[in-house]
Amino acid sequence: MTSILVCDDSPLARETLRRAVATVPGVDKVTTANSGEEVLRRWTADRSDLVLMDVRMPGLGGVETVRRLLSNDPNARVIMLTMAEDLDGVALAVATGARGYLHKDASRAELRATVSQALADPTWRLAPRRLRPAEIGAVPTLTAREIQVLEGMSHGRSNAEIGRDLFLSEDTVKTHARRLFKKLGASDRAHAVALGFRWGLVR
Amino acid sequence: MTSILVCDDSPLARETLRRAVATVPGVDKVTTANSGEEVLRRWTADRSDLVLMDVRMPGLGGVETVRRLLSNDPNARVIMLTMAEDLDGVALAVATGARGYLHKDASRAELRATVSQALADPTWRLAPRRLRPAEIGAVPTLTAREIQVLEGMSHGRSNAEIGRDLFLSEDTVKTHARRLFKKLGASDRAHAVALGFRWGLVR
DNA sequence: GAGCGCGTAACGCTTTCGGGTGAAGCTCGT
DNA sequence: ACGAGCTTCACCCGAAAGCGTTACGCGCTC
Repeated sequence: MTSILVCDDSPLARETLRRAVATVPGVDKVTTANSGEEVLRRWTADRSDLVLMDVRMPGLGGVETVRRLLSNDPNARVIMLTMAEDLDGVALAVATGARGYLHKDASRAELRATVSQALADPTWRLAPRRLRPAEIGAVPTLTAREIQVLEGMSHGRSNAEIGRDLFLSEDTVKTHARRLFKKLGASDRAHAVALGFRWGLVR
Repeated sequence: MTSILVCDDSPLARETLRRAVATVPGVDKVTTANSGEEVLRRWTADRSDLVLMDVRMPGLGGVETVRRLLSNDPNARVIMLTMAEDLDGVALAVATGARGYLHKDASRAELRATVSQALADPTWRLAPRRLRPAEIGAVPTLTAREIQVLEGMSHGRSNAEIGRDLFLSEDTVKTHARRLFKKLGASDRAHAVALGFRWGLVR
């Protein structure tokens, strides 16, 4: 009895992936989840042999979900799904413990091949890209305020403007900015915004 | 004879969309393209009644493709496809002349409903979000140098560092920065990076 | 109850950015 | 041959950003 769990916030993508992996030989059951939270909630009762997880999702991102999933169940096998070449997120996830990754622009054949390979060989791993030391283990978890400030930056608002938007003093915004820079390992706001996009923290 | 053209750089998404729209009543033929360039190349010989166009694609983005397509054939009907809430790109495309947009996290039913509606009523349009004047008509086409500078910004490099990377003086980098800000309508480098990500100019 | 992370705020200080302007050479296309 | 656009560089200047630091209240945890 081999089961696969597909986690993606988009119904269309979810359905597509469900159909695609359902045709892989040996797969008996495919379930779906629309968020990282749902995966974690259902995992204890309803664990699967393999998880296909979208990198960018609202709420818990794919990366953070994998991290939490593996801290609960180190044996869980996860393959990340990425749309563009947001290799930062993928590399991070693979470093966190995902077994590999798939670009969503992979063909159906590639998808099926990777899935069947991962199922056949429990130790299978896709060699991740070499990571810079700063990236390894750096799992950015921003607070709500920090994300609001980051979003403000991504809309071209100055610290003073963000302060007015959120009813904060400019100095407070600067404090949040400094903290989120440290968490993300960003050297300035432009870098922070870029990392925010790459890691699915903002859109 | 009603034909639909699906344009998306991802084979998987393309296939999914092809299958989904093929089931819409009245649709006789569905063709696909993997880039904006291909759509433009084939349009004169092989025009379709409706185009589903992905917003973010490498090379020509969806927005620029729509602009060029409509300047060739003002009667072309295009629906934009967006994955997240990158409404900036969608709103821009709708302002440029696309008939409407669909989130990729729409259900199959929604997709089919929108397509059949667009086919049934040639004048159908989805009311776009109110646009800021700066957005209307602002189609960002950056030069190679400007993109290099933008990429540098997205990696947290200062103007001086970008200059060292590209063997330019800091003042020259500033000039490129100023020009790309103007083109993008960005208020600062963080905003420019965000728009670069939303419009698929950087990753 | 001491410590930690978060939210809020402030002050001083240095660096960087962004805008304005001018200017030269280059390659296009018309 | 001319203009338009790209690339390169320079100078000035005010406005932000970013950093270090301090501080106080709050809730949570060990």
